[in-house]
Amino acid sequence: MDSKIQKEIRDSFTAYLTEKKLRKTKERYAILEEICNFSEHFDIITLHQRLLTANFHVSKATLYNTVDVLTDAGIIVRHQVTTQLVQYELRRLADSHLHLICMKCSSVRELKNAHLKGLIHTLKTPRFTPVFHSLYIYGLCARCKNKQQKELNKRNK
Amino acid sequence: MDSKIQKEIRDSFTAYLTEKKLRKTKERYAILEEICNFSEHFDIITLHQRLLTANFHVSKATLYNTVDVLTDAGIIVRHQVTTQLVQYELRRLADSHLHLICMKCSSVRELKNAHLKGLIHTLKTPRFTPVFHSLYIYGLCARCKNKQQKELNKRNK
DNA sequence: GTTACTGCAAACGATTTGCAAGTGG
DNA sequence: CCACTTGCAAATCGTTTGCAGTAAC
Repeated sequence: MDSKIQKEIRDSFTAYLTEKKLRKTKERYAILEEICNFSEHFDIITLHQRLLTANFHVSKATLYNTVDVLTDAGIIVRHQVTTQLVQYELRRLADSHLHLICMKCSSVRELKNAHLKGLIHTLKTPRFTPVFHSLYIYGLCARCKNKQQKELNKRNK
Repeated sequence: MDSKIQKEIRDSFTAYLTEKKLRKTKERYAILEEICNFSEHFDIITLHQRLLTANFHVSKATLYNTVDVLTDAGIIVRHQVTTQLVQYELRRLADSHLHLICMKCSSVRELKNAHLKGLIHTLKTPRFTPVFHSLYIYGLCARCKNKQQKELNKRNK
């Protein structure tokens, strides 16, 4: 990630911690740093492994805590595609793309779309001040669609 | 729910079961029936209780199984707003509304919008066959926005 | 100093799984 | 009758929680 943007994000985190009178610990900043290295979704377990690999020891409990704080701060966004695992993403990344979720294999693909933001801003939301959005489109990925088609062909032989 | 619509849904379920060579058990139909009684989101535990109240005994395992089948059939839709509990909804209901989620108080409001479906259909999704979508807009509900404004006013006095 | 934060391990609880008994086709 | 379904209970595993030690302010 662009280091200028990363600094922006770090500064907004600092501002949030100050406003909420929360402590600025090295764990919190190290975790945010590592999160910025993901170019797409991540989950707690992967984040934990990456931090260990980077030789930074943090407990899972702290990760869960920090990720909650970052979510409250509006810096990351929570995605729950499967029952098993919560995924997160930098809100900055999430803003301009939508998520294509395969109903068969649960794979998630991100799709950038320049019009999306504009489209959604045309929606009227009375008595509600929108900040950001997430659009999930469920369906079949090319691979599963293919598989399904082959099965149908087989059956009709 | 309109009994005509309910019949439509039941018939589409039957068609699905036939096509997939799955069995048409009384449990499956009783569960679908009960699901139709919800006017909004529901979860497995509430569904279980309602069925027991209606004097229909089913195990949780069967509920989980059936709900998966119904999801595959495209009759219900899975929502995962909180970490704790998966929620479901009839797709028929979900199709034309979006979810306004307050970042302060976590309240969820459903908002019907006639344009939404059309807007989202204009999006191109290469190598992906869309089936349905969910749009979540995060922001501040009127109440929390108000509270925030009052605090700001107080601070600037 | 005070008290929020961290780390560890144990607890939790929704969902999943294994298997014997039941029943649709 | 075959094998898909159900019910029950046990297992699973991501997440949460309690508490003692540590460090931010």
